[in-house]
Order: sequence, then C-alpha cells, then structure tokens
Amino acid sequence: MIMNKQQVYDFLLTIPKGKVTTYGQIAMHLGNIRFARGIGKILHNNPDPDRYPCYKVVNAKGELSHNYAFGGMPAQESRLKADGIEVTNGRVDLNQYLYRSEIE
DNA sequence: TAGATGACTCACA
DNA sequence: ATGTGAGCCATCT
Repeated sequence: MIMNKQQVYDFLLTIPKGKVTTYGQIAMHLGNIRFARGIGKILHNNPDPDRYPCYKVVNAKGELSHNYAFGGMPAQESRLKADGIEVTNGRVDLNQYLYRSEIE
C-alpha cells in the first residue's frame, strides 16, 4: 500500500472543527504508522495551505510544527485557537483535542 | 537512477 | 525527565 498525499489532504478535511490530529494518526489511518515521515514531507509540500488545514497536524506529543511554513508556530497556534483549541507553550492537549478517526 | 533529506515515532540509556 | 540511536516512507536534488 502506498500513501498518496491526496489521502493525507483528504484526511485533513475530515478533521472536525476544534480537533487536531497527529502524523501518527494520519499514518495509521492510511495503513501504517511508519508513513509519519512521508506525511511531514507532504505537508511541507502542501500545495494548497488555504485548503488543507495542515495547522491541525501536530506531532505525537501534541507539539506544534516549529517548521510551519505559513508564518511560523505563532500562526499555527493562532489558527488552532481560532478553532477553539487552546494552545499552551506551543502545545495542545491531545487528550482533549486529538481527533480519533476510527482507530482503537 | 541513485543518494540524501525531513513538519515523525518508538525504544532504550 | 532529557538525550541518543534506529526504522520507516515519500519527495527532492
């Protein structure tokens, strides 16, 4: 099974407002946790940042991407807050905001 | 075509 | 709790 960035972007669109996801969750959703890295690449090459809420993607620890390409971490943090997600010290509470698609 | 890189994650010290 | 090492895949040069 190969992962298409389209799959990743589509998954982002399925994230309900006020929720976030992790690279691992996306990867697992696609089939394998090991896709996490590819996802990072894909989001970095995100062709439509306005269309795909890449800001909803955080790492396994809930930390925001310090390499965020659209204004830096503050911008991502601001977007998350706009969605009702509280960000503290560049991190979000996964236990509360992590979107669990259909795993577990 | 082949080699190197990265917005990751997990395990162990 | 923090640091290092290894594994994985897709994309870039």
